[in-house]
Amino acid sequence: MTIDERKKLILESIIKDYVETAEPVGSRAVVRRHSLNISAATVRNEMADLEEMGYLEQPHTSAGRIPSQQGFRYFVDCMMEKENLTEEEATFLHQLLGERVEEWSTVVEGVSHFLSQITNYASFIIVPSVKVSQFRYLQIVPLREGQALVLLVTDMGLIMHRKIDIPPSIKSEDLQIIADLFNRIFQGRRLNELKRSDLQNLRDELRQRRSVIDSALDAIDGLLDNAAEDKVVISGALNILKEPEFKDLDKLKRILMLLDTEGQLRDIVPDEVSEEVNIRIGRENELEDIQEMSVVVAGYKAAGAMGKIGLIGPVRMEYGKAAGTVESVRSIIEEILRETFYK
Amino acid sequence: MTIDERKKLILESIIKDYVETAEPVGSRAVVRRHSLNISAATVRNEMADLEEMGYLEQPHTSAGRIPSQQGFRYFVDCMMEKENLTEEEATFLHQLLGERVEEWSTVVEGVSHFLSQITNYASFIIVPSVKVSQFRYLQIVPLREGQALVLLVTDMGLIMHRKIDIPPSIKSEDLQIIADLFNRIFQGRRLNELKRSDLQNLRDELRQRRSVIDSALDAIDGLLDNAAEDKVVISGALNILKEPEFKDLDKLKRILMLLDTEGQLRDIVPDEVSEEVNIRIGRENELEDIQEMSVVVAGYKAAGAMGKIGLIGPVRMEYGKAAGTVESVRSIIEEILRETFYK
DNA sequence: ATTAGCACTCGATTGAGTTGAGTGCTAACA
DNA sequence: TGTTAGCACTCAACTCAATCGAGTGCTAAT
Repeated sequence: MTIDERKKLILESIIKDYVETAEPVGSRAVVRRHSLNISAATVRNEMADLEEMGYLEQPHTSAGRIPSQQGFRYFVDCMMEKENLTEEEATFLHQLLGERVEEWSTVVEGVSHFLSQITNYASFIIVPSVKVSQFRYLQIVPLREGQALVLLVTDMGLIMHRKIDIPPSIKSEDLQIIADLFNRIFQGRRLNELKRSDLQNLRDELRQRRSVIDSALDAIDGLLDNAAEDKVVISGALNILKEPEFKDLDKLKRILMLLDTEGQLRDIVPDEVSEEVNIRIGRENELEDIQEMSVVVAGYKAAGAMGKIGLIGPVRMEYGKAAGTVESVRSIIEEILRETFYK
Repeated sequence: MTIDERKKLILESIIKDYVETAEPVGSRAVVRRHSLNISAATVRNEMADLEEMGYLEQPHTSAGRIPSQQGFRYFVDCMMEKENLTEEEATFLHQLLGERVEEWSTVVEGVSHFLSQITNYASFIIVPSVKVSQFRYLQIVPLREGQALVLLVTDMGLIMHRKIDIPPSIKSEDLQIIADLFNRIFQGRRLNELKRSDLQNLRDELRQRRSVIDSALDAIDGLLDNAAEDKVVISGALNILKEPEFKDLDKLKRILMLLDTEGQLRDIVPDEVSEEVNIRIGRENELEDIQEMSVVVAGYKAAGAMGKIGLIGPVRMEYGKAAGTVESVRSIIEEILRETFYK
């Protein structure tokens, strides 16, 4: 059996209504709400066909139909129209991002918050570990007697710092010399490829400053350890409280707990994503606990690695809005990253 | 009517059972579970008295009794024994805090997380705005052609930084001179009392560097704006999902939303707190929406201002454990702050 | 191929009946 | 006078049957 235009129209109507109301849709409702020129009985026949084909299902014999996950998949593949951000929304996001790009961590939170606000779904953003970015510049700043600050700047302009103890005998010029040494050797290298051994042979000529060099290396190690994992931010997890399908407290609890834990989110989001918006509907997800949820995700390029942003909502999701929003936000993020950091 | 020893014992039994089970407690249960040498009938008489005095209430005639909020208040005032952290827990927290005290923001999150884990209630920590701490030290570090980094260090050792643009003509020594100027003038002043005018008269002698001075001042303003509000961190808000009294989805929703919003939390927590553990039971709270919750809070001294830590849970709370834990954590935080920053 | 008509299905709602934990009161007792 | 056994009473919670109605599937007419 093939899916002709009329079937398509009916399927679309049902999906639209169901997304809006979360109630099974009956044949009369389809005719009435979308003022088709066919009778309810005809629609019933078509609906029976669509059910047989697997695009619809019936909660029970005397109820209307709801779209199956396969139905949503068909909708996403063949009928969905992406709804991008409006002009105002895009402008707003631009401003939000432009404001304080230096503080990348707050920007990230801002973006995630924005996404969940706009869509009313839970949103996430994953920022690749700083370890994949490059060493650009190191500086050691004297703080007070016996203390200095190691400043590490990456190619993306991210600044990390850590205090170290230094012998009181060390002078400001010594620190400069050591910093220059680091800069010469590590310039342009990936942070996760910095090796202590590269500094091994040189240290002899700087014997009396060895302890400072060691401290600085320790500090770098500490900083990288600290930022070893991809950073995960989740916003608006409580949005799922609004969805009528989760009136079951136990189910709700499980999902909320899942979304509350950064680590779990890493399992939810596909490992490999392209820049294309990718949609996983219900059981297409691997993790058992979210097989009643859909995940919309896109990758953004950041310093050679791939970050991810996306949404998590019920299978009964406004896919057009969700996909369009994620796509818009992704392209704005990339734009800002390009403008700000690679110039 | 006065509350004699036996009444006290009965009230305590009922509170204990009710805290554990969340079910109304009957007269038989009191006798059985606490093996008292009196009959259920006697207990019933005493319970009737306690109800008349306002310490107990009945959900309906044929149910057992539950402690009223006044009952809990009496318990907290006259019978509660604080359960402090165990040796192991305290050691663990010490280690957690000792590890990376430099990153005060992650420490804060760690503490909050710890509190909610240990107690199974929602926990919060409020860190006073950095504005009340003192200017200790400023440094301007050249980054690359036309860019520098303003580093601001507070008396608590907190380090803030922001990038500024500088004219290419400015040399490293110039930056040092400007930084020295800032240090001389602002040394020991409170950050929120730094005034641009203090630099006004001096600027003439540094005319060609005026733009850098202005940029640096802007950077400081930006940093302070950024950290203008007290920082609020909440952990374990989802713990209330476990409490049987919140099986009503609507109520649940309202409370979760409340706890999800930093701003709202500022309204929940009392404005003025002492270092003493303070307990607000149900309707003792001002905010309407949490009059079925209790708040346990203590203040900790940090750089002349008062930070706050505490717990939010149902009125049916393990007050002894909650108060003891908060008290222990507070004293450990203060200890660490003293050791690390004021030395 | 489409449609009107009608019997049928089944979740949701309503209401009556039953159960059982727990109370209050009374009278007997130490 | 305080304590206790006994008993009638209360009321939420549960069960079960009756009813309702939205929506279907099928059949026969167009």
